Amino acid sequence: MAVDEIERSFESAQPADSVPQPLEGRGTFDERLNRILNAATVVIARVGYEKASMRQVVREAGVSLAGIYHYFESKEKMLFLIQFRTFNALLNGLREKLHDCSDPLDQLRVMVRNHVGYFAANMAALKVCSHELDSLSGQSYEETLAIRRQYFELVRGIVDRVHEQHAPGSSADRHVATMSLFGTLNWMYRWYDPKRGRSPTVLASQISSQFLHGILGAPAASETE
Amino acid sequence: MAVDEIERSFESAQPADSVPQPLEGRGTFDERLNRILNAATVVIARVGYEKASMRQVVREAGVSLAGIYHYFESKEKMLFLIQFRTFNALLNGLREKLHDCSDPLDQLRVMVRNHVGYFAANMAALKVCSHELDSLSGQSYEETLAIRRQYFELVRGIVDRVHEQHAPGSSADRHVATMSLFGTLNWMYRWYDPKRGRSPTVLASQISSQFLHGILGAPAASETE
DNA sequence: CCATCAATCGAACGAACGTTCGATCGCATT
DNA sequence: AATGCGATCGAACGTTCGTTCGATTGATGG
Repeated sequence: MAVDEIERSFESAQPADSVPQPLEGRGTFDERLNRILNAATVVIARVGYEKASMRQVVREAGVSLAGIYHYFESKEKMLFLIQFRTFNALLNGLREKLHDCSDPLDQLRVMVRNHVGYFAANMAALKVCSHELDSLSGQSYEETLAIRRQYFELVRGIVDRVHEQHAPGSSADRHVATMSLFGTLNWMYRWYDPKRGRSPTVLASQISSQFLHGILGAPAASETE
Repeated sequence: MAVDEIERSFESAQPADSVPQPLEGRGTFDERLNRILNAATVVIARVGYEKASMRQVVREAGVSLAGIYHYFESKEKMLFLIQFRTFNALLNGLREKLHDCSDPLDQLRVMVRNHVGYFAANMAALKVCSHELDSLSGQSYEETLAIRRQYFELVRGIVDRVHEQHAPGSSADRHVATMSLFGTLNWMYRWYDPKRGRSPTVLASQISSQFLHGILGAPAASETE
């Protein structure tokens, strides 16, 4: 048993004909798993993955040190579950919202708003996803890398279409622009506090505006110095 | 003894009237210290500060485990020396280059070029400075924070003057713009390899151009949505 | 009423870590 | 030749870590 818990995130492991009321101590298996993962996310976001000890996590989660190993087989799988779920939620949320708009400019605004909004709602989880990108190894690393690549290609495609349809002769470099955008978004956890300052919606529109002017405002001629 | 080695970075600790030829095994004290710090920088950049063990560092540096403690008193002071020297070099290099130009636009281009150029020349050190910002504590943390703040205020001032002198009515947010710029620069270590791809000078001009268009291209009226 | 099984826990294990201790080596001054 | 000292090292110490073991609990199904 390893990774298959992810797919049954919204259904208990008990047979379907049994009574669905809570049978165990506090909630279903998945509810308790979520509670543990949330506690782990907070601890890892606070002190970093390597420095975060399983003893800190179980103290925050309210379970015993040995008891936590009934929910995942190792500390690394715990981090994998956190990153896998967060990246998937971010990616799937963006895909849904992109169905409603086809203009590349709108798509880019939707992408930034989705990212900033998800950050504001799950700060610890997104910090763990931004800061612990190299903390996994082997199969777990490859699996999160695959999702990250999907997210990247999706955004990269939007940037490309913005460039082609709205500034076909611009001298702006689309790869540098995309990487700058990811830098801006992944660096947010260092300074942005949604509770103190502008709202996520306002920040998202500011970032979108500056980014779009950055690639659309570039002159077509060779003015590079 | 703790931090005073920093100030004598270009002068040996031996009295000035003694013969300046190498007396110890390999070079002067400061040369050997630099060699050890460079090895530590490479190891920390590769696996992260917490996961980097002193045994890995001494293997890379070619000294014994106990012998390294004659150059600093702890692992944390070792990281402090790396970050302190790197931040200082980055900040002092920028201050020097800013003496030659007074136009805010040129100043911003100089700042980006200085940062990208220093990154290309010292990738491991700048990665450690970007990724291990919270790995120090106490006095060491406060001391590096003070330099980081000076660097930030210097850049923030340039952005402010760009805004005031070249786009006085722009709706762009200067704080968000500054943070986006730092995000772009501090995220470079995740994707930019100067040996494969554009040169540091080209990348710097691309980043500068997109950033300046981003804040100068914003309309004066309230077009925020 | 008994057998089963998932869930939980206290206790412990082996490994790896940062750091220290005591000794040794080699140069520089007396 | 003797002395002092900075530099270096092998070996060890004490701590913390992730993980495992064995036992207990409590609800479930026959």
